Amino acid sequence: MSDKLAAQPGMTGTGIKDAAASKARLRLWLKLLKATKHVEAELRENFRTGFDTTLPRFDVMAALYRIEQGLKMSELSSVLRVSNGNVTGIVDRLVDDGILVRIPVDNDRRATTVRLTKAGREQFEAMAASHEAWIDTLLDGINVSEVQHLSEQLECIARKSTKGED
Amino acid sequence: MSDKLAAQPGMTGTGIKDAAASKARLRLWLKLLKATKHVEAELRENFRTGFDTTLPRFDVMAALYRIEQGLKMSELSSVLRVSNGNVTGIVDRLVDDGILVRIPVDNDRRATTVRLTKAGREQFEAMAASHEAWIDTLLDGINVSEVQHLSEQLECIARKSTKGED
DNA sequence: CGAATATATTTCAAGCATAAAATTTTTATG
DNA sequence: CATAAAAATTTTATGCTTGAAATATATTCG
Repeated sequence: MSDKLAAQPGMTGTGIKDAAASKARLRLWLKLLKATKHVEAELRENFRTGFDTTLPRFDVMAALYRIEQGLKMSELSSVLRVSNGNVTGIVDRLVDDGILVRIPVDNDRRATTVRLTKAGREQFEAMAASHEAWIDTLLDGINVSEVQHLSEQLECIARKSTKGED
Repeated sequence: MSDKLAAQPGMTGTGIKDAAASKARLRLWLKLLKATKHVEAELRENFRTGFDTTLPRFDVMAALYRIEQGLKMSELSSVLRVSNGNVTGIVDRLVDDGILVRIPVDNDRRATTVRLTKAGREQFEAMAASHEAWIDTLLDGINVSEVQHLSEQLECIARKSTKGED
């Protein structure tokens, strides 16, 4: 399987598709996916054994930790980029566990605000510290001086998704 | 928020943790996750509207396409890095749809081999072509000359997961 | 006002994913 | 050979995820 297809004159710089570049991007995507899944699997295991919780629960808590006054359900699903129904289920369980409270919104009986409880804030702080340490270990193969460069490449991929105020 | 915490003499090169590097890795991880989720969401939508199928089904078919003689259930879950029970469910549905067949293994009545049908192979070929084109579009923000470099960084992250033959 | 439309959320059905328990068959060993 | 241990797979319980339908409330405008 030769990789030389791209070398033909008259193809580079035109709108014509480059088969070798396409294969290279495909391989890159598979690696990106593999690296991400690996880290996610480790994090899931760590959250499970260390805190008896899950990554999606942590994500919800992280979003709410920064916004002390809480977020409406729709804002939460928008920030986390998951469906409304998904957030409903995760929030239900977190409320059952005393980590979140639902607060009615004045002048709009359709909406609810969701906020971390004191216990929820404390639990999050402990988990966030561990989370950062886990990431630090899992990504320690990456040269820190490369981080900026790598970040920019990744921004290019995600750029169409949002205005990215992350 | 200053990024200068790492610049203190006596900390670099020691076993002492570097807080700024840790934060940088955390931000990098969040970007990696965002980029991956974005591409995955686009692919899911494309598979759904274009072929009325899903990414996990495609993954199973892709693994089996390369191995014409088929794979045992346990080999499949090992290659795809998902649980045995997960593979059972996906394979069940693919068999129902005539895409896969289960074949008994000689001399071991515990095991089953799973193989693509002719229809399955044909469907996969069509989907794989579209898949590659979708990836090409989704990753076109990445300079192809960067691909090799980026790949190496990603290998560093996933390195502990397996001997990595893809 | 009242009907149509829009918005916020939940419910539902289906599928994906895991970990742990159960089942079936094979292999090892006393 | 019989029983114990190991291996391959399925089943079960639980939770995440989506898209679509349903519900409830708000808003618009004729």
